[in-house]
Amino acid sequence: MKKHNRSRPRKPNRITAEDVAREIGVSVMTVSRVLNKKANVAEGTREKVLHTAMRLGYVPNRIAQSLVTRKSFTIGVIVPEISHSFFPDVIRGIEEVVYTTRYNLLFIHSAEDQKREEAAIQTLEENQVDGILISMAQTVKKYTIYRRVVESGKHIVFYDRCARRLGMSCVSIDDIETARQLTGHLIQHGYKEIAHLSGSLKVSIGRDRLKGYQKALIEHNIAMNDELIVESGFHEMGGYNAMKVLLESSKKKIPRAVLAVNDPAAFGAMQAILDMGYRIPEDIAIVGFSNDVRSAFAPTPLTTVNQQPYDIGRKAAQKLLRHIDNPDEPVEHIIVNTEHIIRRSCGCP
Amino acid sequence: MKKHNRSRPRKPNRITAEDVAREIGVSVMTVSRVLNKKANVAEGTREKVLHTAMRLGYVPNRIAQSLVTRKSFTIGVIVPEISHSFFPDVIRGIEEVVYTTRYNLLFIHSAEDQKREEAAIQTLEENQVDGILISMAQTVKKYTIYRRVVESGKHIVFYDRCARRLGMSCVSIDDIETARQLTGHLIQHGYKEIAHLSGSLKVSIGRDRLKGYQKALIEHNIAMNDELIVESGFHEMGGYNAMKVLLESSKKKIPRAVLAVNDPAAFGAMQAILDMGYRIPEDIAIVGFSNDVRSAFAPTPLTTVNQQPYDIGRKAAQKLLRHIDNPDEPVEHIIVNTEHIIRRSCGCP
DNA sequence: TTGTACGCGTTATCAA
DNA sequence: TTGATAACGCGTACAA
Repeated sequence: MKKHNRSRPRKPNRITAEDVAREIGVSVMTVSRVLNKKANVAEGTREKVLHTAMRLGYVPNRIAQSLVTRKSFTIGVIVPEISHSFFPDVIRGIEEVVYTTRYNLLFIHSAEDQKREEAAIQTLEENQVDGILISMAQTVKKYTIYRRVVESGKHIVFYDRCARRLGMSCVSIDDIETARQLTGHLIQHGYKEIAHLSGSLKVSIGRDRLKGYQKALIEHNIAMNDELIVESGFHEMGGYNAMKVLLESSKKKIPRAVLAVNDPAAFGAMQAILDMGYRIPEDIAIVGFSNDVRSAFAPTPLTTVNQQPYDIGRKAAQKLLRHIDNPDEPVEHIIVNTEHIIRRSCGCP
Repeated sequence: MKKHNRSRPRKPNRITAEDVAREIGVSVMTVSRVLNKKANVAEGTREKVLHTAMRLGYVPNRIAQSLVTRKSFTIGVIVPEISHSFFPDVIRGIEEVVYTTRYNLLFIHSAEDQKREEAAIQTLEENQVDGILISMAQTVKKYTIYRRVVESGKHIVFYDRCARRLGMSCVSIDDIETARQLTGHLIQHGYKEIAHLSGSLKVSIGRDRLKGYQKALIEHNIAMNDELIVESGFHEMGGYNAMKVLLESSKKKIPRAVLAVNDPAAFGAMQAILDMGYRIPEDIAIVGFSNDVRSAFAPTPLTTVNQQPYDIGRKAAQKLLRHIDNPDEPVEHIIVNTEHIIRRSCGCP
């Protein structure tokens, strides 16, 4: 029997299962069986294989393995943003779950860009990932691409930013409910003129937090005043400008409290409040949303809400793995509880 | 001609190059050639292939591709920590470079654990990554595993935490030089009794920053006083305790300024200084290291240094890609410039 | 318990 | 310009 001819040189001289097999005069299959912990293999050969695999420094080639098993043991993660602490914490949660399994993480940053997100999804498909964890870029309008992926038999779990009415699992907080609770907290302080600095209403977060705000007012029979709702967007500058508008336009009556759509907007608003000579929370109370690292260090520490990014990551990863392992795993919208972080800016001592 | 028999059902019915080829009565090779933009293919067939590939929703299988080309177009990234802002920013830098190429990122978190780091490296090898970007876990002592990887023909570039004298490329700041400059800044304020809260001297960062501190003192002919060097470790609590030791032990003479090994240690120390009734910077000036997000919001804003994590990530990725593309790319220790962030804690106005 | 043949989806090689 | 064939390294199915 003529030995396999190794005429063509290989780039790095990687050890294959065949090398191990040849070394001890056994077939590749036996090596494969040992390394995959199949039962039907003699104890003696098992040890011999294990030993020489170790000695030769054999590293199984997952790529070849994936090709034949049609399973990559890889899950793709698409993240729209990495700068702030939220998504890194989500990633940490995902990692801690995935770490305990055989799966690996293919990581792509969409940078809040629909085009990049689409390219990312395509890349993940090309790499035959077993599932995808995705938080939508804010500019995304069309859901067709997600459908296409699912129809091709790939699992998707959304985290934080969900595409609704799409029949896919999703893990997020309940923005409406959380905004309702925060507003309720302000109302319990006795405040009645409560303003809302809303995010863009083109984004579900913006819409939902506004809804929660309105819901709380209605529940407490407080008359809605459209002048008290100003679109600030999600950043400091917008918060600053929106707050100025509030303080200047309604000269007769400034709001007694403010629900900002998130902490950055709240920071901007706080600056505007101070610049206009008002005190926080004595003249105007304010609460934020998202537990920005800076919120504890603001001149008046900001009351806000922790969105539990770590938990979101963990639960999303767990759900995806369950979808992969079990075709009958039900589609679910998992709500992660938020944690209110009460500081001085709302008027609490 | 009998159609290929698809008797065995395939999991998700993925479209392959063969499907595209059969559709227009051409060979798989032609399809392959078109999709790889090879020159020698008739314009007519090229268009037909491209068109039906699109129509059928063909997605090339990178795994099969990798198997035959022995190139995965994947680079592995090992990160020791994700909680603080430094590493996420590094990742962002890596991503922005890699995004412009065909490469993908396989991401693993070592959680500062040597065992996990070793497992991570093994996983990356199994997945046939073309190169590895790694920041060593702090507990790592043995470099043998890195050598093993390189000998197997895989490229490694270290970032931030480098294994020296190992003949591998590395991208980091110059800790000695930066600590020297920071200490020099304190000296220029006229301070003479300058203490150093050092990190663990088992870690190169700890050793180097101490060296830079000593270098600056020597350059300015300031006598070294071992009592002024206290090991605080890298966290708030250690900084607090170390500072207390400094303020209590040397009762006769408290230090006029402090170089903390990093910002968290500085925060702890600042608390201790305030608790003991001293003022910052009037009684004791202090500088940190690493530009923690909180540093701008401390009661006395902290003078510190930005380690340019984004730049580190970018340059590390660029260097690795060059190593991969060019076997003759020289091994290099690339120094990223730091940026001094002057605030009030050092005594500057 | 072990081995043989074959295929996973693609590219390299050589021939047509 | 195109196609047939043989890998790439491994697992599945079946035979020995």
